[in-house]
Amino acid sequence: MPGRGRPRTFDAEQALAKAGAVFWCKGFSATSLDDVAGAMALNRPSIYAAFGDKATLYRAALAQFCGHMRSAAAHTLAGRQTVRRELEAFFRAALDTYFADTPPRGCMLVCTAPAEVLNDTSLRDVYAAVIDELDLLLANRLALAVEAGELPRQTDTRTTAQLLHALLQSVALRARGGTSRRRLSRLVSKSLDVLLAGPP
Amino acid sequence: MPGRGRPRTFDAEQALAKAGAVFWCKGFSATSLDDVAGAMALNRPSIYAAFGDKATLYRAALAQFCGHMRSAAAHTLAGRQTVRRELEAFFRAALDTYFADTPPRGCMLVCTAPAEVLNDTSLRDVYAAVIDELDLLLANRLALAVEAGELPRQTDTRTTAQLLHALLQSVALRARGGTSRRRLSRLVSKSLDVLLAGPP
DNA sequence: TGAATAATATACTGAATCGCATTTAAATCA
DNA sequence: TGATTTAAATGCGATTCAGTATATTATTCA
Repeated sequence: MPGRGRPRTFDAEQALAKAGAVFWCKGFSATSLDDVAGAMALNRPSIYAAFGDKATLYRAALAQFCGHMRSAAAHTLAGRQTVRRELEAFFRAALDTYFADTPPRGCMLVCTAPAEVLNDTSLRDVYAAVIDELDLLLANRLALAVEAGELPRQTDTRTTAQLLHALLQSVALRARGGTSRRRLSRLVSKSLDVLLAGPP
Repeated sequence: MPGRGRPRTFDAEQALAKAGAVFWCKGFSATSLDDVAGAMALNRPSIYAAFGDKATLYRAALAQFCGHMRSAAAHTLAGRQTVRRELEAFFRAALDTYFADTPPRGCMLVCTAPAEVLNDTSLRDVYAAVIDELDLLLANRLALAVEAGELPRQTDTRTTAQLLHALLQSVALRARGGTSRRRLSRLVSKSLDVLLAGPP
């Protein structure tokens, strides 16, 4: 459906990703609309028409990022393999994202949103919601593993899920600080050894 | 030693703390020098004379914050009680800081520095160094616990230390997102159950 | 008491910022 | 083809920002 007037010369999804890349690198407040307009190869009025103001654009880009992470998580934790293997794939996918660019930017949510959540209550709401969502996803996957006999029955799945989530956040923070992918990969592996250790 | 000319009307440590409070709340880039000047009850030229430019001031305030956390960590993890009790005190002290103001601001380092580390390499260096420092401190305390027979000999102290650190970071991120202190306190307690569980 | 020193206060500059008003261009519908 | 609709480009206007130059005030040393 082509619509009525002059057609767009850009793809909204792609343009949003370009904008997100800048926010991801520099953070929200340190990024100017000229920065993002340059990256999007758009003029500022086009940005306003398509996405609204700067804060709205940032939230949209962040939502897109979270959407990608969500689908990656759902895909890797589908329950088709052992928990251990699936969690390894889950963290591997996260590291792929955190190290996708040079220098590594870590997680857009963990590394750029916290600085702003106290200035933007609607951002705080989505921030908190995404955290809860991943807690739940991980806890459900662990519960499945308990059912399958992969983990001891007395496993505290909720707490272990939150520890796995904490590990993910820490990996994001460390990646942004310059820790190598190799080291973080080892950290993940050894942490899974600790957190998934059943009684011998 | 009183010095030669007109004496200062403010205490540098206190003024720095005032500046830090603003950066802690709003983040570096969203904070203007007028904001901090207002909070410090100083004029901008006085800030420049005493602390240098905005980025230098932020790093100084962050260093002061890290100094407080460092001394709290050293004090609570001195090795005079059981690991469990000391870690509880350690996390309690952290929560005291994270919830010291309303709304809770979490950790200044974890919640405001990551957004900026890619824009300021000297900030990135201290950021990475502080992370390493706490990893080491926790690992040493765990090693002591192993020596004391409080933890199994085969405990992976380095990895467990990094998981405790990850828990601390996660608590900071969650506090800033609005999770209550009560919930975070429970999360810490249950996480310690998991991470310090010896074989029955 | 007067010169020297250091901190504070005022005011300024030049640049960067956001958001929009207006114009120009490209498409569809009648 | 002409009217209408939507997008793109240009440019502006008001504000904010960081950093500094200048003037004023307070203290110490001779």
